[in-house]
Amino acid sequence: MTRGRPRDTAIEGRLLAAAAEELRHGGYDGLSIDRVADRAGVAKTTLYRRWASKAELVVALITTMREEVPFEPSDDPRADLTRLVSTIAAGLASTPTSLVADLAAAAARDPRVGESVRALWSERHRAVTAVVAKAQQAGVVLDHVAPAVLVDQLVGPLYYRLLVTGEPLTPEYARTLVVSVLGPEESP
Amino acid sequence: MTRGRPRDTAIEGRLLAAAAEELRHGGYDGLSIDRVADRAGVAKTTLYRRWASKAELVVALITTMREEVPFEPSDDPRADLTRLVSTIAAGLASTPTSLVADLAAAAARDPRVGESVRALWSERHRAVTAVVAKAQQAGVVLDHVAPAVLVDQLVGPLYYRLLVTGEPLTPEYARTLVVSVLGPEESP
DNA sequence: GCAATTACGATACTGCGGTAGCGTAAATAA
DNA sequence: TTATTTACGCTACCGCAGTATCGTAATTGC
Repeated sequence: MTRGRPRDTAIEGRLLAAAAEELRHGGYDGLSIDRVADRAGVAKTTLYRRWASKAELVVALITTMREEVPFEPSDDPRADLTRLVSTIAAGLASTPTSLVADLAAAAARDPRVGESVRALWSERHRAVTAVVAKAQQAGVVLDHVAPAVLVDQLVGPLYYRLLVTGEPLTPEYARTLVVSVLGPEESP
Repeated sequence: MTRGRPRDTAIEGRLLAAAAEELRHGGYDGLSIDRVADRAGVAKTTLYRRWASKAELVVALITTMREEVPFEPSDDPRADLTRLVSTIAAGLASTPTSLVADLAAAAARDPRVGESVRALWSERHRAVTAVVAKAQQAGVVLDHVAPAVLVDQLVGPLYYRLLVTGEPLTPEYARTLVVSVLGPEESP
């Protein structure tokens, strides 16, 4: 079928494993393409035949590394939102700040990378959107504002703290964000 | 007083001017330290005697470039907030995205740079905080949430859109953020 | 005048991301 | 078998940020 010499299918895995090791030890900056190729026992050009840039390699790596945590909505939108936002906050807090920042920078530089990075981050965004829309339908949230804006006000502050102000992302903070959007809990 | 050969005071200005030119044309990435030094007619080592890294040079440059737009509060917190958030949105929208992202990345990598970048961005943050606190005192905003959180929900989504989702920063969006936090305007 | 001190220019260097060119290996199509 | 096509390793190279070294210029203290 395909004409030429086939790709060695084992190489990609070895490269990703080597890149993961490098990323663990030195972060995005400390990850050296030469060392990744060396560690995988492969020429640098072979790596670049699979990913066009260091950023694409790292995005691919993170995409394969991250385990899908499926979110099962309950019938309590407030609890769902709190859980979701807290999870996102915990995920961001456990990631090195510079990695998130470097991914954002790489995304801003290269539109192709931007697509991949956005795909990486959009999943959680969409989950929050779904719950917010549900909460509005249930009347838990005032619906004078579009759901997309509320989502930005729930998730945006997390990235803002991480990338801009440098303040910590605590679970309390995540809860406070939800309370601010939904209003204080009504006493039953 | 000072013992050795004095610094040539004209050099710093020439370097900053050269860096500004470079930054205009090629952005953060396109700014080459070698070219900046060349353009200023100065050795590269002389540049590094003034700023420890490219990031510090760029932060210093932006700090000197930005004109202070003084904010004079009125007695209408809603109008003040709308004006402030819209101004921040316009400022971010008119800045190349990659520059903001690269500054955030540089800030995440180097704590010294982080301080400078945060100082650069914190001014507007504090202005918003002041107006939000005032609005809470005036009873325009519910005070079940700390002002700092509301500020994050007003400003954070701007950076979030710029750096993460890539969605546009329109004046309408800024207004919607304020409406979402303050609630719909009461008919008089 | 003279020593000490600091700034400057110049050169060379390192490791980096990324590219180009070439010889060779492995597959298919004829 | 042979031509074609693609993958791979290798080497060399580019421009980049940043560092080290050294000779020299300019200033202060003595």
